[in-house]
Amino acid sequence: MTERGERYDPRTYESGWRDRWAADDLYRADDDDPRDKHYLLTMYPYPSGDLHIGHWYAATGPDIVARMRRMQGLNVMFPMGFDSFGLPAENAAIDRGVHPWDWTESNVERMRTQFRSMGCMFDWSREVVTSDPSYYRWTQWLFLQFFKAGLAYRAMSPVDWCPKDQVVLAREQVEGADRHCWRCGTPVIKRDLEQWFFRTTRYADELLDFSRIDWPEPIRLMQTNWIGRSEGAEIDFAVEADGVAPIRVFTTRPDTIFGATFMVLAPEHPAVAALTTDDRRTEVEAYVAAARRETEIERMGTERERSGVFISAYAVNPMTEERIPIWIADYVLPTYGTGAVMGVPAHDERDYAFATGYDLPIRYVVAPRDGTLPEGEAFLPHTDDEVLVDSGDFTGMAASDAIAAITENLAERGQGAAAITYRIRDWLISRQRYWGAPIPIVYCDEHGPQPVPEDQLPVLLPRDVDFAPTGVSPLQSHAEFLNASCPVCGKPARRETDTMDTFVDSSWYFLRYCSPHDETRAWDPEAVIRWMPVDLYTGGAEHAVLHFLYARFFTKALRDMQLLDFDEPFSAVRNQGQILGADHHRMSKSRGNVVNPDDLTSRFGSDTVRCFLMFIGPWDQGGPWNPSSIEGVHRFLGRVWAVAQASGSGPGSGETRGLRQATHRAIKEVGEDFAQFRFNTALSRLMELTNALGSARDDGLAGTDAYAEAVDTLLLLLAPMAPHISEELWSRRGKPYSVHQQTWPTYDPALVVSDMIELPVQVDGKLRDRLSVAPDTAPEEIERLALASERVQAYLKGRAPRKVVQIPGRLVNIVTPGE
RNA sequence: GGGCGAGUGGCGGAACGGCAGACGCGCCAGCUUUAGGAGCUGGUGUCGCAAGACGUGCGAGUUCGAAUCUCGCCUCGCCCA
Repeated sequence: MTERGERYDPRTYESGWRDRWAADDLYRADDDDPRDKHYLLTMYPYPSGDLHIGHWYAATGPDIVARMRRMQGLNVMFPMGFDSFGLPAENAAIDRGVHPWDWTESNVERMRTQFRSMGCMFDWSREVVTSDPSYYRWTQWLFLQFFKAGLAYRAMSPVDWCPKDQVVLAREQVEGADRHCWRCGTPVIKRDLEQWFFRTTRYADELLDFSRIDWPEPIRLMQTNWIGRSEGAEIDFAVEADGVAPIRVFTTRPDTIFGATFMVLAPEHPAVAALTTDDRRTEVEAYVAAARRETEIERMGTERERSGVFISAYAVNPMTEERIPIWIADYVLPTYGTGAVMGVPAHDERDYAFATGYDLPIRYVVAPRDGTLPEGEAFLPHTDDEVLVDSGDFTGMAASDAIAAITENLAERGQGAAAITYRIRDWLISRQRYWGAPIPIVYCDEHGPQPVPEDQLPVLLPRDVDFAPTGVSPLQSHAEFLNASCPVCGKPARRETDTMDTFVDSSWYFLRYCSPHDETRAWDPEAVIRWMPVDLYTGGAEHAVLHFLYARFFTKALRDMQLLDFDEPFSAVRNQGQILGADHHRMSKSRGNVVNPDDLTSRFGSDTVRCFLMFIGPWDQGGPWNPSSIEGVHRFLGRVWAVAQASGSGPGSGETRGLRQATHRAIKEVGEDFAQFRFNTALSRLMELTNALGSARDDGLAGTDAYAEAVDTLLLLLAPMAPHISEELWSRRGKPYSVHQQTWPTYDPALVVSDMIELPVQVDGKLRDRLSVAPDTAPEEIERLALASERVQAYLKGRAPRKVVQIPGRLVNIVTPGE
């Protein structure tokens, strides 16, 4: 066997190459580069303190693609930054007395170092840090643009409030079915506060359109469901009470209105107090109080017992002119539609359960054409093959036509109109927190809320605040911050102390990457034209709804303000799966199942960790952490090390066509796999090529041109996934620096097809024999050979085949006449 | 409750209408090494001495042919309620 050089020991060279790449600015994306741009983005992390293995997993995939695209001749921008505002920094301040600024800064510093050890081609010259005043100044500026455009407004809204800590809780800080505070366990209550909103609902319809973007189907579905568009009608029901306006209901089924035998209001409905008669008041108020404590999830569950209270008032069905009782029930939510529904028990499951529970009449008004109605349950199907029954003038009309006809009839009488409702709410961006971008508004007694003039931005977060958990934002007790002057009259005014949701920061960071150092504006329009939209965005599917939706909303809103000239921020999106702990649970410090990549890197080197992560399985699938096969991947790189440095004694001779075919097949398949994020199968192909090289070396071919071609190709194909070893071996082979600046190899189609193929021969679909033929053998010849096979003849037993199926190049199947 | 997705060797997975189990882990045998938890070679779905039979969660269907498509069921995961 050939002599072996020194053992593969990545520790001796990996960091050296990284230093050199950094010193050479190898990965800087140049604005003036004439080649086609390619903007590849992966979600920036929250700087929690330590990079964990999930960050490596998430970043390595797009890094591979970025590197390949660069070798394929594109001008690739692959930036990285930090989503550095947010609650954990503030909690660290409360718990450990570390200032959020210091905590964040040291975490960012630490994670930057860890990121660099991965050997990713991030262009660090474009780094953004959202908690830096040079960034949040522009977040505030954007808020002002939204304000001016009428897309930011203030309104009262209920928030979750912990009465013990005297603090507003974010939705995820309310835990358990009993809705208790995550810190102290006290049951939370709802409290109404003035809050700032972004008018996302204005873009609801446009946000439903995914026709021009290449996004994963599950994400499009989740966003569509989240937006929750439903078409129907709003219908006014007069009530029998003096001075009470008619109650408006929303329904998707106006065709069933003749079956509305009662009305249900959400317990929170504003008309409840006025309609309730005195004798029912105590009972009603108790029910309302109980309902307000429940979660929407509990209230919407279809399993639960239906409960409600008759409030002793009546409404009039505008079609039948019948008097129908008004109930309140917790299954009607105040936030959906109008907070009131017409009860049509015959055609709605929830109404049916409610009506049977309280002995309310059930009247079927839609029936299949054949007239068969179910017994003991609601009739739900909503097909074209149904007609109205027992519906006055509309009896006999197709149900699908009745929706429009009845809506129109109501509209003519001023009692209804076609309407569309959405599940999506406007985006509540106020956070009663310190560590976020201050909302740039001051409140004047005379002039109300006024925007901070743009030339006074940024509204800086003061550093010297008290983080003792007093229950209010530290900004509220900071006199200097609080006291401002009105931009209109100059009189003393009070500054807004709420800060913005961190999703605001992340709704535009991809724009800032285009011109991160511009101190005069949020972005340089030319740079944005140059780079946007993002060609490919990768990240976790857990942000499928919120972050992705908000970023799309921002883009569309800014387009309408003439600040951008495109409709969608991310042309294509790919999601990676999640790496779980070995215990199959989400990695978290509290569970103690977090895998620290630093330990692995120091043992195996960065290349092995990168390759291993990509080899686990499909990248979009993730899975539980199981490092048992990392040794195998390390051994693979060891074999690469050996075969790339094998030397033959003189120009070996022998058959090299097989090796050349293996080489060119690898070029084809690795390139295709990388482009489709199939890193696990790409690595398999690289292993196969390496194994082929090992055999060729053992056959004495190490000195041949084919061997050299195969090694060079292997290093080029491996470079995106294992950037260090490829650079080291490339250099040792005396090739010009850097392997990462080489051109991606192309394959010779003639070498991708085999000279002889093994053609499976089936009899009645079962494999019975194989033929070895040239790929261009005529079908007649193949059939003749197949029928001549002894094994086939044994099954044919002298009979003629009933049929012979041939799939060119794939197989031949002989169908026997049967018994 | 609804929607979406997934169930393949001892394990991660590959194939996604055409040779099931590529590639790797583990395991077994051998070689090599002063030694090895290092390296190399070969074997490894199950049953069977073999010929062969069986085999992709379960059951049906479509097809010359199904892990792959369709329907029903079971289990798990995610999202929504």
